[in-house]
Amino acid sequence: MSGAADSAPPRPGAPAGRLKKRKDFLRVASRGKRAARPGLVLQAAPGDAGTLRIGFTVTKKVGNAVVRNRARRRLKEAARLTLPGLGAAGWDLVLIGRDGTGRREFATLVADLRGALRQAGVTP
RNA sequence: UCAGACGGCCGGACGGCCGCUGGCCCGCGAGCGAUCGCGGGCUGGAGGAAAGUCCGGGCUCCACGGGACUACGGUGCCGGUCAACGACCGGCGGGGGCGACCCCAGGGAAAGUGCCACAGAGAACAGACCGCCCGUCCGGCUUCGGCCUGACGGGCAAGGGUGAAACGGUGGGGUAAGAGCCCACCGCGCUUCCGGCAACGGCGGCGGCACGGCAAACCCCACCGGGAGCAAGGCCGAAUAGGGGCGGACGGCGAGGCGCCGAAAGGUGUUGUCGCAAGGGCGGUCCCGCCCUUCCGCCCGGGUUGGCCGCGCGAAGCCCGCAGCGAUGCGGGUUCCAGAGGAAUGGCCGUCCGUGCCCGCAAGGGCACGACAGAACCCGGCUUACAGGCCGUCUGGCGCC
RNA sequence: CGGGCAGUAGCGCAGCCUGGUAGCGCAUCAGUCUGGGGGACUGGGGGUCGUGGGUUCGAAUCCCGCCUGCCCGA
Repeated sequence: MSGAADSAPPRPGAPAGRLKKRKDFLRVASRGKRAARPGLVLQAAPGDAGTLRIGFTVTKKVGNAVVRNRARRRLKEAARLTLPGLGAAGWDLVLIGRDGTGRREFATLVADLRGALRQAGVTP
């Protein structure tokens, strides 16, 4: 699983991979810190040193497939615009979509993410 | 112009910046190499329902030699279309609407079984409560013709009443009162002839009410149906294995092999090589057929992180022409049009479009919102959801010429 | 991807197969017993039968479409 990361030097601060396995999500949920905002819920746990991995969860309660896709894509975009340069390497993050994720003003959603990262101790 | 019916179509448009993903190309690096990594450029990138998964196919694997019976499921007027269908088209029959049109699981009730509550006298080869009529008798009245109440005997089913449904309906004749008892029309059944490929329809004749309804009750008849599903299935790589051990029982018959005896016929021992038998399997049963297996007991022993193919040139889309009422078919031209895998198609901004609200006398401005909904192997249908809009044909009403 | 079950009163369930009356328990309301509570007894109220159609004279029940929830198998 780490073969690609070895031969591909990532951009500084950019996510190096996605969390894909159920057990990764369970580990972050059980051992990590939580920070909730109206637009999202963040779970963060220390992972492999030097790499930042991120996963997304949007459950069926949020809505149908269109609504869930939209929430996940907006979270991806917010993470893409926010995380580089924050020095979050070494963390595994899980972003969970909520009812407000799809409708919330995008700038506010980004602010939610920054605040959640601070609360969870990922960034100072 | 208003109301309505049907058919077809669109389902936000254009642009900028930053991203994601498939393909192609270029550069750099690694490697003997296939190739891999990074960077850059060009280009493709959700739907009419992608949805629900209700049918039908393609494709893939499994089973399969044939037949009979049975079970289960589905379909059900006729003809056509289609690769196929439970879909579609055109008819027929029935029902609804002033109409354009719409709706219908629409075979069989004289094969059998069953059900028809309540009400009602009677509910399936029925029945007489009120009633109508005739006769006899008792009583009363009498303008002596008769009338009335009641009882008994008999005839009737027209009228009232019950019901979803009352054993044909309406009218006339007829009669003591009645009755298909007779007649006309309607309905029903049978039928000659005619039209139609057919479902069926029409004219006529006969019968003379004899066959009530429910099969989306069981059922009968006809036709159709092998099972599973892309997590199908295949390849590569990794790993473990596809077994091992111990003990016991015997191998039911025949053939063959091998050993021994014998000149030979043969005998004898051994052996799971072959056949039969036995056991098991081939949805259920049966027949033939095929396949598998020495048997029993105990003990020990696994693995599944990944990559690639399948995976998009197809019953394909678009534009014409011809045939057909139409579904559709045929011919010509043209286009290549998503391929992810915790799963790409996004974020932000501007102009326009539409809708709503607010400010304003107005010009205009501001704010918010953008229907239903996201490909997961593919295709043909069905069903369901859906803001707003466009085009065409037709019907009814009103007004005008 | 494939298969199955359920939806009936505030809650938990019958009734459906074999069509005509929706019933049981708890809860709730009123009354009686008690000084009051608890409890017991008596009586009462309450249901678009998930939804939209169809078949039938008549549908919770039979048939079809849809919605919601749950459970299996791969």
